[in-house]
Amino acid sequence: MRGPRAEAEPSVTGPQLSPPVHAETIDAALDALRACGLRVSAARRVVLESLFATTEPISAEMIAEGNSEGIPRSDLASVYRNLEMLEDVGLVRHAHLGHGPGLYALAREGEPEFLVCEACGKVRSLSTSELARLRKVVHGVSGYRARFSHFPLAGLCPECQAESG
Amino acid sequence: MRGPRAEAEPSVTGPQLSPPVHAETIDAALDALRACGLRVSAARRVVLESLFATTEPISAEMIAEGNSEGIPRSDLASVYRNLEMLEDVGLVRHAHLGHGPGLYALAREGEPEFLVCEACGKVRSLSTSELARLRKVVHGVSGYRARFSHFPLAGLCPECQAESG
DNA sequence: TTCGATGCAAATAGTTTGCATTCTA
DNA sequence: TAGAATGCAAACTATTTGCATCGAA
Repeated sequence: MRGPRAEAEPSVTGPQLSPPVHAETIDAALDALRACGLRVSAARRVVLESLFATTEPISAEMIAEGNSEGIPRSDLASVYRNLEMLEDVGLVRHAHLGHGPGLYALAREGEPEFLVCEACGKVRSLSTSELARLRKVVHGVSGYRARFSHFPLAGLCPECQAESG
Repeated sequence: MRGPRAEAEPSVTGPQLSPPVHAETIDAALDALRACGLRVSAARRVVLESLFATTEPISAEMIAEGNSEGIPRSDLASVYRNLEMLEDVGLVRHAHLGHGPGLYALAREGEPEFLVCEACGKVRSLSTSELARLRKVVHGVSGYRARFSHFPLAGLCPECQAESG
């Protein structure tokens, strides 16, 4: 019987050990890719366009579908490959905010970290000061540097607490 | 474009709204099932035996495989069905401690809640006092009642912090 | 002109569902 | 003996991989 499967994730999802690459614009992101010796292709541009076009984390499938505002559909396997590569570089990150596909977003300075309600599914992001306080206590209690960006901080939101008595 | 998929999970994984049913022994668990109007079958006994036989959360597949100490193999689909039912009743819970299958465990009084390192994958459980402090701060900061049993509290453990500088 | 990236197809992992059969209550 | 639960097969979702072709540098 194998032990429980909480295996170390590849650098893809783990904390960025090399200085993270962030970008404010698509062109800056593409430049960052070139700087890493990676090529700029139409498919990569499209993935970045989708990510820059939304403020919410989106799934690989949503990216592959394209949208009516001019972002063309693309191949799902390539989308996954490109998301992985972008995550390796540090431009993108993903989170698991519930059951369902992983959700991807641009990695920005002060990346949002999530608080999700397990009853109603509502997701909100933690403010910098909330985060700072939580991280401090987690560190004090356990020595860990907490991160709520890949796995959210989960619990019962105030409304659902009220409902469940 | 659908919104992000952080949908409310079914009662299965959400916090138990009706008083949770816990059991110290397999027979007590089976009695609890009968008390809920559910039937006791060989397949259900086997799922419970596997769960009672380990202290670590295990996957549905591990249960279905059986083991050399007399727990017979069983049908994976039935294992999933029974785990879901046991979770509905409150006897069992599951967690996502990394990429990979969900891991199931008996729901006990003061159920373990998890702290996982995203770099090395190590999982440890939080002590009652650690939990109490964390929950209090989370509640103060956000109003949420935190739970680290379904999604673990994730971060960088002290050793990996040292390594990554 | 080379090798990295693409797009299609097929494989894989985890989980769920349909349905005829079996067995508990 | 009614209907709940099983076991097998097939479907499904999320993701990965193989490979011939294409295109950026």
